[in-house]
Amino acid sequence: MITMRASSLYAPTLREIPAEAELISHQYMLRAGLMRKSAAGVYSYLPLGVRVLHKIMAIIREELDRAGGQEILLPIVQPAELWHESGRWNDYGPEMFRLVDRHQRQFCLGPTHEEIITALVRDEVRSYKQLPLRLYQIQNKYRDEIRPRFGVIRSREFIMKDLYSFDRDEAGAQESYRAMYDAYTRIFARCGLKTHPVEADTGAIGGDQSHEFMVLGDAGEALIVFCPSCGYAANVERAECAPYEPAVSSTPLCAMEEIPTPGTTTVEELTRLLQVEPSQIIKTMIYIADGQPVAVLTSGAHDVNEVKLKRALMCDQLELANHEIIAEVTNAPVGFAGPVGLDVPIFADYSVVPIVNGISGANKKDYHLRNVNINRDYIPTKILDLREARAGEKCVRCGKALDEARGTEVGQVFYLGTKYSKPMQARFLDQDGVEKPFVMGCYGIGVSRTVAAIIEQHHDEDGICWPVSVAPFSVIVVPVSYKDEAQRNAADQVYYELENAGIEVILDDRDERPGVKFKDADLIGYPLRVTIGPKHLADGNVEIKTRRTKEVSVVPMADVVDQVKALLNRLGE
RNA sequence: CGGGGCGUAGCGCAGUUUGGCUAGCGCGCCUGCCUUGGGAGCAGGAGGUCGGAGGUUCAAAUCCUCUCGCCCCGACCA
Repeated sequence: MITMRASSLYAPTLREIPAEAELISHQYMLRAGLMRKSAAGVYSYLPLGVRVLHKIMAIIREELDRAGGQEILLPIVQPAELWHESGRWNDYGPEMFRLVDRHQRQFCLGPTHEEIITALVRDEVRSYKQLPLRLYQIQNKYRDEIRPRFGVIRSREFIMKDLYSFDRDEAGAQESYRAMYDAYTRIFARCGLKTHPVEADTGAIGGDQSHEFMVLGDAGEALIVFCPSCGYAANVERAECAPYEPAVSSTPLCAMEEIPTPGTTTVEELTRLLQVEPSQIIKTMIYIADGQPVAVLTSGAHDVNEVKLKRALMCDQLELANHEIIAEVTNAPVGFAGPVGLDVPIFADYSVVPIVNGISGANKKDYHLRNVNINRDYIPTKILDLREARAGEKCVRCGKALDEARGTEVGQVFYLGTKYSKPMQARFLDQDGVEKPFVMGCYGIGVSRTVAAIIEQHHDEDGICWPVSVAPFSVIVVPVSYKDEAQRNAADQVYYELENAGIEVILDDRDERPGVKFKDADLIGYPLRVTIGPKHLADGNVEIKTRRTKEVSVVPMADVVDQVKALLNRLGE
């Protein structure tokens, strides 16, 4: 019995590119019939898409189970109380889908599951003898993204694998972190993905150590910097910048003076007007940190890294000041702020330290100051690393120049410590009789996003070129004309033999012209295609084409299974 | 949230400026013939509340008001 026939497979392929898709992975996922959009950032998966998802999930399960993981399944609908306990009901903001039940009780659709699992473990685990615990699930998650885009890469409903580790102490937690880091490396490699682990910020999840697994590519929405020399790599949100030495130049400090700069409100305009380098400009940004205004200085060649700033200020809420507040603080409209004479705390990035006789706003409409010097004309409250690292920045490890790249995050590992266990009072009794909070970690993989990332890395102008490990089927058998009795018999036989050999195979029995079947096979991206046609069948031969390399070999029917196995093995390496 | 664009058949689009008759085209779909090694050909056919509501008008896909949805860019680096 032939169970997999293209004639009955629900895989509607599209000849034309859907107007809404700009990313290649998005286009192919729609065109190859893997999925369809249901709403902005919400997708339905069709059989081929589901098969790929299942392949990825199977790899994840194998590797996590091997790393001591146990699978569970947590609820999507979560009560607000738990989120109040951790304080994140307010922290999470508008990204959280919230709902109210008929009794006016508040719930959310889980954007992540730290709260619910911490509560679960808190209520059940009493003794150190039950630790360590590594629990994971593969579950839908919900984040009401400000702007869903790139298909499944930034969607509002997505499938995520998340694992939470509970250890009795920091050493144990570090071991869990290491185990997950290694498991992730294997998982992505098995999916055919080239990933780069980079140091990352911990964002809304919290904690104090994190790595992201990035897939490099221009489609990525994250910017990372890396050192080609020593291997240091980090998300720019996180990347440390080296301090600058104070200038030891013989340039005498000149007298500060006001210069008219009507309508010149940006660094770019200023450099043009005054014919100076951006690095000579002291850029002054006004922020509101927990309601209090602060000034932040960087050189004109740099941007403020708000993640670093937030950490430096130890504040909960941080945002750029609006025009009214800027006018109040600087006595000038936006574009003319400077550190001289400011009456708010001044946080300076290292990059302003070497600026001698610099340019800054004059806190006066249409005027800037020249010959501004640190410690003479203004004194920063603090000088520290507040800028965003970019290409060319010195590596903090080895001093060589950093390079930068764009990437998509497919996985992230967090060392959480006691960030959730403490406030949620999740404790166990240790060997010494003392009650202690669990030391936790959490580890996510964007499963649906991984599908897109794989396509981004494995495609050509004809369609997807699946790695064997995640292909919806390994082989498609394509008779040129299934109506022809000899071809039909041969195709059926090849199908049976492959299926009996344990190979995932599908038969294209559709009454289509060969060109249509070839195009679809290329678009969907089966790793191997066995073509059965009059050209070679008379000699008892069939054709095997490798999707990725386009290589074709003609083999006797009797050798098909062996040849296919050999080719799949080689492709899988 | 701000700006821009788009909503007409399953997909891709024209028609809207300047209102007018049975609303078109390509692909796909159905029937038949024919064809079968890279998205064939011929003939016939099905499929549309022109996103929705209200208004103007003898007459609205087209003009006006409101509304919903989708896409893109931006979200303030002074």
